[in-house]
Amino acid sequence: MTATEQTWSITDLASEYDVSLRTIRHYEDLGLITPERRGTSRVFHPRDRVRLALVLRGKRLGFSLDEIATIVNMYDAEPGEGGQLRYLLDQIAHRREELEQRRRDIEETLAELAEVEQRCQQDLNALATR
Amino acid sequence: MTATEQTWSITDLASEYDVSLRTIRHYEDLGLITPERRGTSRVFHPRDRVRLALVLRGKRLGFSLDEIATIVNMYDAEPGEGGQLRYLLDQIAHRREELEQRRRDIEETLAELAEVEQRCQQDLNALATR
DNA sequence: GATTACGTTTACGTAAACGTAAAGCTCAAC
DNA sequence: GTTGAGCTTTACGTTTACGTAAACGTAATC
Repeated sequence: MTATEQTWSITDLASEYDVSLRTIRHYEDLGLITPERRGTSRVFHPRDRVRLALVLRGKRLGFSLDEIATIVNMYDAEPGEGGQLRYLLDQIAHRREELEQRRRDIEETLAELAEVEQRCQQDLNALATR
Repeated sequence: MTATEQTWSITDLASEYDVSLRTIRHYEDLGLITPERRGTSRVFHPRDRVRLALVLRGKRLGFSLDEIATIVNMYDAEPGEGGQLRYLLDQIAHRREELEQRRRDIEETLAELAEVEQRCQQDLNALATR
């Protein structure tokens, strides 16, 4: 017995993820999400909700919506033939490198922020014990 | 004896970091770097070069140039008075949280890419051993 | 049956981050 | 002395990612 699938309205998702209705419609225009239509209104299924989350995560990582499209589309790619598969594997390797570069960037930035923080604390202490 | 400080032309830095001259000039317009002027030409000092690298790193992390400005300006903030220092510490805490969120995003994405990769490899093997 | 809440499409507007001419300066080389 | 390499400024153009306004549909509520 699979539980009856939950659905969401556009306002539901917008408020849950704190984005505008316009943003969600924009993502639909770009084909990033494909909600069902019930009459004229959009009905969002779990798949759409997951995709929206993936898009927003991609945005936080500084990817363009165009790049995000290729990334999320990798997630539910059909098995396909050999060339397709090798292309996908290539894409994955590429994205992995980008992400690992970003991770290094983050580590470095965090380390530097820690330094600045120390200096601040020292300056603050110097002011207090004067 | 401090070694005579090295300097760079705009083309030097542009080709080293693989950005356009326009981009560098744009960053100067925004006050992100402040090269010396020798006659009418720009002369870049180590400080400018470091700043450029910081800006580009910030960009890879998906920060806007505006946010990057506040970040890199924290790095060489003058000691200042108590309020200033506490404000800076607050900013640091804020940026740290953002960066840690991004790091989590990266870990998750890498994990998912690994899954997709596995599926691809399996499909590829299935094709090969048929 | 008018209001209110919630949704829709169409379409122009906008901010950010540069791209891209156009026009000119400067200095060394031929 | 003019040609070319490298630099400059000014200013309009472009792309991305939505914002925003206008005008309208639908369905429950008062």
